[in-house]
Order: sequence, then C-alpha cells, then structure tokens
Amino acid sequence: MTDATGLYEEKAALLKALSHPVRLQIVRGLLRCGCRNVGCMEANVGQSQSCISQHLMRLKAAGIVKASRSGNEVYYEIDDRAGVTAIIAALFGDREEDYRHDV
Amino acid sequence: MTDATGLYEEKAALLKALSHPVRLQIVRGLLRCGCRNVGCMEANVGQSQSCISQHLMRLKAAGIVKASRSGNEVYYEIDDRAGVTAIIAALFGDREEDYRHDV
DNA sequence: TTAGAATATTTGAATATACTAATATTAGAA
DNA sequence: TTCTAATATTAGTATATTCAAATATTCTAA
Repeated sequence: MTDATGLYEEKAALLKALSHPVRLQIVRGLLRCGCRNVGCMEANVGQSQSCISQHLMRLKAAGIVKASRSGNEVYYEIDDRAGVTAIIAALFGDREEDYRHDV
Repeated sequence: MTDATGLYEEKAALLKALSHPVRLQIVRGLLRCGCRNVGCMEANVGQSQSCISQHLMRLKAAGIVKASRSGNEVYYEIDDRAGVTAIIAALFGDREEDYRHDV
C-alpha cells in the first residue's frame, strides 16, 4: 500500500477533533439528549463559557457540528457527513438507535 | 448527568492515542494484513525506525497493542480489550469480518 | 567474545493544545 | 438608543506532541 496516506491524515484529524473529554461530552450530549446551546453545555460539562465555545469552534472546523442562531442563542447539532455517529457509538458501545432522531 | 467525567477522560485518551496518521496506519495494518514488526512498518509507513518505535510505545501504553519477542524481532498485535477494532471499523467503514482472525 | 541486526530510549527543538482572563460581537428588550 | 444576555474572539502562558539524531539494549551468529 503506497500512498493512501491522505486517507489516514483525514481520519486522524477527525479523531483528533474528537479526542478531548469536553468535546466528547459535547458530541455525545448532542447525540443523546440534545443539550444544544452553549449555556446548557457550560452547566453540564462544568467548564467556562469561553472554553466551551472554543471547543465548539474546533468541532465546527472539523465538520462535526453545525450551528444555527435563534435569537441570541446559538443551537448546535451534529453534522454527520464524516460519520461521527458511528464512531461515537462504537467508542461508547451505544446503539445508534438510542440516539435522538428528531430535527 | 453529574460526574461521568472519568468515562469521557478514558475514552478521550483512547481516541487521542489513535489520532495520528502513522498510528492509525499501524493499527489498521495490524487489523488487516498483519504487518507485524517494526522493520515492516517502517517500510510501509515511510517513517524512520525511531519514529515508528515511538508511536508503537504510545500505542502500547494506551493498551491498544501488545508485543512479543521472537529472536531479535518484536511482533506486535492488537490488544482489543479497549474495543479498538470496532472503533477503527467504524472510522474507516470497514467490516470487522474482513479483519484478520488468525493467531 | 565480538559483530551486526532489530528495536528501544533519550534529548532537544519546533509546533500544537488547552485554559483563563479580557474584550468584542450579536440580538432582543426597555 | 442603551442595557443586558448569549456567544465569539483574542492574547498569553503552561503543557503536550512530534520528529530526528544519537545512543542504548537485546538477541543471534560467527
């Protein structure tokens, strides 16, 4: 196998974006119970607003999450084009069927 | 959900150990075609002996890989106690059945 | 025992990450 | 407008990662 190295870089970047406890908790939270805006995550995760926001930006840059504004709140949801749902399910031993399917 | 924070730290550490192109290639290589010793990986991955060895130590420290010596070569194999196989399969869209089952 | 192959370890420099504190933006309400 | 809530951005510091180069270890064979 000569040069599938780009594939590994891409997949590594995806894992890297996921491999932080706060980001993992955010992502799984979005999949499971829909803690959608920064304030809620701040309470759940126990980190500062700035910190959460920075992690969300990292997830967004990696294409894992997308945002939409409603009033002065911003709602986040999983952007699954990269297959994050399957990865998180495998990582935690969750059944994908147990993740939220609304909206 | 108050303090399942240890779970997220553990899972994040696992992903972190996987989230490097060289380590991903090593791990998937072990799952798929059994490139088992450092010399072989060195050729496949295109990195120096020292570099490969360092990545292998990281994988070993994370419990992803285990080693056994045979002569002056060291053979590595996946240690699946942490569920790496499922994660890699999900990440690459592989079927676990296609991974090697010998040894 | 010595030589050489295969692998591991150490060190150091460059780069990336993570967090806090401070500040900026954006939108709704008064 | 002006005030305030919600979120984003910036700057700075501390820490972690990565790789190469040099050296050490471990084994086999001569």
